[in-house]
Amino acid sequence: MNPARSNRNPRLNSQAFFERVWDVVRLVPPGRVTTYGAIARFLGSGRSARMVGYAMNASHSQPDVPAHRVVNRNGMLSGKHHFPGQSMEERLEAEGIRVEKDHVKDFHKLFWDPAECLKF
DNA sequence: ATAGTGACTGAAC
DNA sequence: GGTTCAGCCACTA
Repeated sequence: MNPARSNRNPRLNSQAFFERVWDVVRLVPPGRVTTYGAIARFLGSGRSARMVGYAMNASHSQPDVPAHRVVNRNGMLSGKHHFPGQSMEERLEAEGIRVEKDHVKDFHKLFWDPAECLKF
């Protein structure tokens, strides 16, 4: 571990934050979507939505992280340019999610908040 | 160390 | 309804 990196943030080092983000994204059910901000809030860093996006960028090397189910708060596929091979909308459509003009159709209905998994 | 960048967001206009 | 602005914070140059 890089000591210069590990204690930069006294609340949570970035490596642990990334792994938590990946764990949350793994919980998103197929056919549903969530947002960067929702994940950030769930992890207690409500203002770190950008870091969630950054974690997605780093999720390439991680197994079983459905990064295509994470969109911005408007349901827009803001990360579509970061998917090599099968595109983001192809992956979404494959789960039955309709995509129109880079936006998830019925985004409000399909939105999944990570906090939902605490209800049970 | 400083400046610029970005898969973001909420408030302000 | 929009569009713009200012915080946000890890990363890179």
